[in-house]
Amino acid sequence: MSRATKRLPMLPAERALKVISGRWKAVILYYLFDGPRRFSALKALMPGITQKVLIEQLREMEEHGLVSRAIFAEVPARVEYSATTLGLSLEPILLALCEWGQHHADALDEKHRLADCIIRPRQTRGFHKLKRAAQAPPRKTIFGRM
Amino acid sequence: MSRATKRLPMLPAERALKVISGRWKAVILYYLFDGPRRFSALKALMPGITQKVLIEQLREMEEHGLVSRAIFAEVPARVEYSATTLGLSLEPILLALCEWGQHHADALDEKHRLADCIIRPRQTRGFHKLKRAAQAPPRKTIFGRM
DNA sequence: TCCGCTGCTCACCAGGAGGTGACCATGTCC
DNA sequence: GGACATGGTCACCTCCTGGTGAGCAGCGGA
Repeated sequence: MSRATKRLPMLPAERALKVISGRWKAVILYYLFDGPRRFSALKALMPGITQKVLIEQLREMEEHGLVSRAIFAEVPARVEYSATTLGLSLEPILLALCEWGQHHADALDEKHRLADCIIRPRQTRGFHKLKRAAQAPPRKTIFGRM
Repeated sequence: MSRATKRLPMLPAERALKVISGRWKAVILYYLFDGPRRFSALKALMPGITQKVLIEQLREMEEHGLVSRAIFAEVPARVEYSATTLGLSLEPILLALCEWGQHHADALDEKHRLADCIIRPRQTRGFHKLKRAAQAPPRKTIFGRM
């Protein structure tokens, strides 16, 4: 939490916006809400993103405390990212944003060119898994940064 | 609503984020939640912003349907911006973002360098004025763009 | 020995958002 | 006529974000 948090705006709302609004952060968070995912899995889920950019986004989110990173001394090395409690606390907000986005497209008669809302309330998919992850982050980082 | 909405992301949550997260948009919205403000008043409220940038932000928000612009044939000309219903519907979200921002700063032990949350629940300041504004936008645009 | 997998870094580049400063049109008042 | 206020435009520049492509380290397997 060194440099990155230094530049966060002082106003709470802007701070929150800055933290969430990376090009892929909402999508990454969405996937991590389901439970831990390894790096390659995330990459596969988002065909449009580059490895470098994915790493950047994840690093920032890690610095901001939204996700945590765990390395396993396997071969080949396995790295898993999971949403922290702080990250999980964003779910209602992302959900609200999602609904508002639809409402907005509706109001502007643009609903046709809107993709499905990929962020759904927890209940609809693996709520318990999520709660488990939120209460006891299942794994720890074994080493530092690779 | 021509060009600007064309570039909005297809995912609802990202669309919403893109619409709100301009450098000054949250602050502008906050001030407009209180009721219509003339251009010069907005400028005076935000000493850090340039005229050009303020206009840009307002134009975008207008294209996105968040604010509306009214010109009065007075001398010197008076231009008032007010939040539309769509804009007002963002208040709970901005409020949630504000609270989450504080929570986030708290979790990262950075609460000391956070300004006050300028976005408060309506009840604390002029709720009725707001409702009036939301139901019947009090004034109309007399001319087109100046 | 070479290849493959995993996760990652580095150099470089392009586009866009935001910022700076000058200038403008209208009309009032001194 | 000149100063001033309002709301605005225009040319220009800077910086940050995200994207591209190459290369690297560790280790196993053919």
